[in-house]
Amino acid sequence: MPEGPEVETVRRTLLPHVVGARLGRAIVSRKALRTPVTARRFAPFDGAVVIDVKRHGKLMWLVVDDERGIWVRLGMTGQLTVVPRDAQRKPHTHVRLHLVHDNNDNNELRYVDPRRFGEVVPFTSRDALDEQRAQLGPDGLSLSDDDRVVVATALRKTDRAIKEALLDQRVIAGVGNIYAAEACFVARLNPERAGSSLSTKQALALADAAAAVLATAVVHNGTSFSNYVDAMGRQGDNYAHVFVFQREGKPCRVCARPIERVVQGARSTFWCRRCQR
DNA sequence: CCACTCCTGCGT
DNA sequence: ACGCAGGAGTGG
Repeated sequence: MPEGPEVETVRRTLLPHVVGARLGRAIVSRKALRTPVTARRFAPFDGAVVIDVKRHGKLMWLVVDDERGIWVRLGMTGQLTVVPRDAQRKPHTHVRLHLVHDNNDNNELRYVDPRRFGEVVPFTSRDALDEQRAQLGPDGLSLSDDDRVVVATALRKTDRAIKEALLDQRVIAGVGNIYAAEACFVARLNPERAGSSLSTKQALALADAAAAVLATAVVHNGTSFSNYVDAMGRQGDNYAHVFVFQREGKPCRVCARPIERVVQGARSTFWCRRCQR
């Protein structure tokens, strides 16, 4: 489900409920996530206080101290929500973590993931987290002036189609299938163009377009078309604002020509033949 | 590079 | 029954 904006929305909505909370017992009902998880691995966190929630691309982590925390990747269908402890469990609830606040000990953090492409990973060394982050390029939701040049340079260095290059988390972290297509539209570039065919100016424009579509999506609390929800279980409304994603046959919002669908790397890309060159 | 894999659910 | 799905890794 979730790309950078959805993960960021989960992070923000999670923050007030977990920062300052003490973690209690972990209950793991299904260990076969992308990385197998056991209740035993949560043992070092029993009684620990969460001090922050951070994010880089689609990777999010609860911070306990300089060395320890719990990272979460939502995969395609992961949901991380805070619910009353006595709330009915949805199907595919794999991990539950008790949250003990000074004045409210009735909530728990739940990880739900039907397809189990995601993971919840307790870590006890900063190196383990840094190793994960080392696989990621600059975070698309916090691109500095230097970062946008780094992204543009990476785009120009590959012969792959620009839309596929945008999906590569080493190029820019947090862009997924929705926003890769949206970024190509905003930059007015044909998604099948080779990265190496872009001028420096076009590559920078594409990096900026990616940053812009991600930022706009955060304003709308993410894109929900099937099962993405924030930490409170609420859907996002960015789906109403997309230019091309899943709009095959519908009129381009700029020129009214029907949006087309092509398959790139076994994934759908939506685009406007007139607006994008 | 590409095809294929993990897994479940939904719409046609 | 089949194709498709917002992610990401592997092996050829």
